[in-house]
Amino acid sequence: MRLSTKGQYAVRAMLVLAMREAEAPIALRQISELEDISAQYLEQIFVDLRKAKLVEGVRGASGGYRLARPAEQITAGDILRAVEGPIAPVECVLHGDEEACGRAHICITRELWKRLRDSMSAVLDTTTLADMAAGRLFTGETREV
Amino acid sequence: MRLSTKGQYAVRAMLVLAMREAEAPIALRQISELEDISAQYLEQIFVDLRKAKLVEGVRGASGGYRLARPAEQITAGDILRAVEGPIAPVECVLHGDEEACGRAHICITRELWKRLRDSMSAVLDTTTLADMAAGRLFTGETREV
DNA sequence: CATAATCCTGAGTGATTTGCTCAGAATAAA
DNA sequence: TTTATTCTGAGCAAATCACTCAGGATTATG
Ligand code: FES
Ligand code: FES
Repeated sequence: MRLSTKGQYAVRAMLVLAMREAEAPIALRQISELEDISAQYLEQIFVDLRKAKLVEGVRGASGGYRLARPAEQITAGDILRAVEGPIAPVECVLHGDEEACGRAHICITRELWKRLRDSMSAVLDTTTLADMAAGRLFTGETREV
Repeated sequence: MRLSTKGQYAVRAMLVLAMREAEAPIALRQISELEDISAQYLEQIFVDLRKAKLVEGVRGASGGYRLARPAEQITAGDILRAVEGPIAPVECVLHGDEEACGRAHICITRELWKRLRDSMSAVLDTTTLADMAAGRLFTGETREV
């Protein structure tokens, strides 16, 4: 029941961008040094983030990455889904393709997994980069949904 | 962010025991057939469940396993912790050894992972085998803590 | 008592995932 | 034109997963 390092790194990298929002793009190399994450591994992560339209890459010298939208509009859930796939404790309860599992009608544990999934999503989808950057998590004032 | 099959199997196996509580012990072979799970894999799982004192094994012919305490007193969290280790999205926020991570004092994401961990625990620790066996999850009446 | 049914123990194993590295092309500022 | 960067795709060692295999220990039952 652990997140991969990829997911953790992605959130940390996005926070670096969030804290310097609206300035010039930030080179991946800088993020790598600031957060002490392998630059080449970060590159892979940014492939996913870019595909999910969470960041924009600016090529060429003095290029880098910037958030594709304001930090208030990017949640931890967005980031984790981009790099780790759907948030669900078991495959049976992937959101979207409801009833993916053949045993669904007889499965007595299904409701538990749904609850677990929803409680995880509830946290991740209501916590934005802006919330974290502002340290707002400590006082309980996360974004309302 | 997926549970292993081991965790899922463990919950299903425990539910078989819960639904026949107070009767004679149930052989692992029966559980295997009922739930369509490899008997030899189940044996491994029951090693963990027994170590965690969630089940008792009865040896010899017509032996088997039974719950070590009433189904009302065994939660999904108990079972998952027994077979999958602590419930935590990242190692940094393992309950018990608080401050396991050196970066804890500067880590801006830590609070997020704690919240995530707590919301997962909240669901898993308030859902008992009895709740699931009774289909009580569908109406929202789980055990209070 | 002998036998069969069960739990119990420990090792082994192929497939998949994780957590990276390596090499180099494409693009654009300086 | 040089240099700094993103972008692309492959490769790989180590760990984890989802089991299997082999056999010993224990006890009800015939
Ligand atoms: S096994 Fe798929 S819904 Fe439970
Ligand atoms: S990196 Fe360990 S607490 Fe955040």
